[in-house]
Amino acid sequence: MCGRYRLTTKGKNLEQLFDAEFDDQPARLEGRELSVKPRFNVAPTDVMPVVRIQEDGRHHISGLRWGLVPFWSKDLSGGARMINARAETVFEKAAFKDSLRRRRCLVLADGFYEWKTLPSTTQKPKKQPVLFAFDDDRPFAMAGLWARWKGPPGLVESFTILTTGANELVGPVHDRMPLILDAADRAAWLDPDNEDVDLQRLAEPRPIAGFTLRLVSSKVGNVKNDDESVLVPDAPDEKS
DNA sequence: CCAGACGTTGTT
DNA sequence: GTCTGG
DNA sequence: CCAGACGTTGTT
DNA sequence: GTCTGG
Repeated sequence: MCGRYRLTTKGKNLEQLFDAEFDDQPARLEGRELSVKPRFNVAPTDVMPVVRIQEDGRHHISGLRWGLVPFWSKDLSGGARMINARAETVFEKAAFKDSLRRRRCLVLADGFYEWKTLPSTTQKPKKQPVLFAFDDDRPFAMAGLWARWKGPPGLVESFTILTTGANELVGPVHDRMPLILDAADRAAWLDPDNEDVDLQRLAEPRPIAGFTLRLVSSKVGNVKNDDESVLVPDAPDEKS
């Protein structure tokens, strides 16, 4: 699955690479705002950049809250629960139906984390966090859905990340991974008038050229640790 | 028909 | 164990 | 996803 | 809004 990711690429580069412009007025949702700093540990409920087609027909990058809050939600409390949607079944789910039809988006990232559960003789199983990213750390687009919810306390736009079966690289660590879209598939995914999105094809697990795996620090488990130190792997023989 | 939920993951 | 918050 | 809390009453 | 369960 994808419950934590990284976005350290500068805004200007994102605009260039995804042919989209940031909104003039950054969103402020629930007291949080779109951060301009490099993010090494993005967590659910964070406000992050997402590419959408806006009313003017152009691609825009806006700050949305991670964790889908459908427009019919009574409050924001469920907002941290719908952080992912399974590509295989998203068509069948009432909670996603509306967003899937006309509100698809791209979630920008330059890495995602997965935790490998290691066998343990003692009590709790150990978790080894792993970063998956391109070897040159260039950003990529994950398939997402978004929704608009009206408060009180105000307007909240939010998103969820589609997941699919792990490919050959991710499989040994975890059985799920985010659905990453090739550049060639992005425009069709974003187009709300495109009613022929072949999700089955897009979700087919396949290798991604240049993608690699790196062991990282267990510090990444705590959302408070949001700096480059989370990339430093734990010492090999640390206590047992 | 109405009422009530609407999600994913992992672990046992 | 299970729910909430980030 | 992981980490951290998980409760009520009354008093300051 | 839309689906499921009763």
